[in-house]
Amino acid sequence: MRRGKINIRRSDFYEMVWDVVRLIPPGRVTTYGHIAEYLGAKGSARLVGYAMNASHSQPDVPAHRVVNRKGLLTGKHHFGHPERMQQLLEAEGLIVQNDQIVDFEKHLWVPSRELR
DNA sequence: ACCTTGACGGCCA
DNA sequence: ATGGCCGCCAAGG
Repeated sequence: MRRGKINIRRSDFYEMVWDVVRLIPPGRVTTYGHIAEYLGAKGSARLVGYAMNASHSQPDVPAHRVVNRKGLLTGKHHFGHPERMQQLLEAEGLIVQNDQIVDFEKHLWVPSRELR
């Protein structure tokens, strides 16, 4: 993440990530990179991944709606059962083939575009 | 203190 | 289209 004069603490950044994820509507998805960009930390998508890893201990964070930039379910191994993430997405009407969301762009929810 | 490992992404061959 | 490299940066060994 990019730090300016004010040093943003890790825990605060994680909180902000979770808050954005909570805003993703059912049936829509976004990416690590877009979340990072929205939080002014473009280039630190990786850090968003860490926040997501810790998100399972948090209430109401639809972690399955966050995928990588190609629409691949790269976080599937963090849902207990490896097929859990896909099941959750399909339950919301998305189609997943080979760990990839079909028509990914059509379901993409970009926070910087949607939130205002 | 050093090295490795990621739920990443952009760039270039 | 695919794959390797490399910034990025927190955690864990």
